[in-house]
Amino acid sequence: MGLSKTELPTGDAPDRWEAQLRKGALEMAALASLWGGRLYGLEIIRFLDSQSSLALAEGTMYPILNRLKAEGLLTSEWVEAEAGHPRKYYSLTQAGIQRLRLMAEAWNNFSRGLDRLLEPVLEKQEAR
Amino acid sequence: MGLSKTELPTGDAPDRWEAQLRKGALEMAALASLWGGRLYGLEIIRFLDSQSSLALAEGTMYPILNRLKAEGLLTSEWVEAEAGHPRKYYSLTQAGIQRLRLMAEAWNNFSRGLDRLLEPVLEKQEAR
DNA sequence: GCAACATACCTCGTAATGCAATGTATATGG
DNA sequence: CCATATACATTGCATTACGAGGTATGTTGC
Repeated sequence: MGLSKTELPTGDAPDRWEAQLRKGALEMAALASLWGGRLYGLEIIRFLDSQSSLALAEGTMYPILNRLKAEGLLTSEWVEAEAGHPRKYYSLTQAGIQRLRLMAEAWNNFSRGLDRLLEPVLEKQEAR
Repeated sequence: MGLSKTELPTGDAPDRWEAQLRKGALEMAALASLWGGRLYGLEIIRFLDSQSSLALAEGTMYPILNRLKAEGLLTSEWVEAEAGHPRKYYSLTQAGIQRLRLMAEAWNNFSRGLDRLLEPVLEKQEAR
C-alpha cells in the first residue's frame, strides 16, 4: 500500500526524541548543567568543559540558551557582579525539569544502544 | 592579549573528536554495523534499527555510506540478489577498522561525560 | 581622565548534516 | 503489462555548530 518509501515506523513527530538527541545532546547538557542551581552563561560553558569534557563555544551556547528560554524551559535574570559586566543567570523551570528527565531517559536508550553496538569493537584489543 | 574571544583551549583541528562525535555518531554506527561482516544498504538500516533502536532514513544512510567510502573507510561491491534489485555490499577497510576503534574510544569519553552529568537528574525519581 | 585589559553577553555568515520527498533500476506475480 | 516489492540514489529544505567579530561594564595603571 501507499506507505512505500522512506518510513521506518518511527512515530511521527511527538517523540522523535531518539532523533532529536543526536542533535539536542547539547541542549540536554545545557539543561543538565543547571540541575544544581542557577548558573550564568560563561559559567555553564566552563562547567560543561570541566565536568564532562564538553567544550562548547560561546557562539554555540548563547543561541542554545535563547532557544531553551524561548521554549519556556529556562528563565533568566540579570545579576550585578562585584566586578565587570553583569551576568545573566539561567534556571530550570518546571517544564525544563520535566523535559530534562525525558531527554535523560532517551539518552540512556540511545547511548546504551550504541554501547551495545560498539561492544565487539572494543573487545580484547590485541589479536588483529 | 589577542587570544580574547571564542577559545577554550580545545586543541585546534587535528582531533576534535569529541566535537565530531556529536555529529559523527551516525557514521560511527554505520561503521560499527559492519564489524561482523559485509552488509548492504537497507540491511545496515535494519540492523541499526533492531540492534540499537537507531532509526535512520535512507536519505540519511546513503550519503553517509558514500562519504565513508570516499574517505577510504569502506569498500563496496555489487552482488546479484536471487530476486529483485542487485545489492551493494559494504565492508570495512583496515583504515575503517582503525578509525572505528578511535571513534569508539572517543564515544566512551563523551558518553561517560554526559552520563556523569545526568546522574543527578535520574536519581531517585520520586520526591519532587 | 583615559588607555588597556578583563569579563560577559550577543549575532552574523558559512558549512555541514539529517531527512522527507522523489526518482530510477530490477525482478516477480496476477 | 501493470502493480508490487526491493534496493539504491539525489535533491532541496530546515536546522545547527561555531568562528569571527561586536557591544557593554568595570578595574587598574599612568
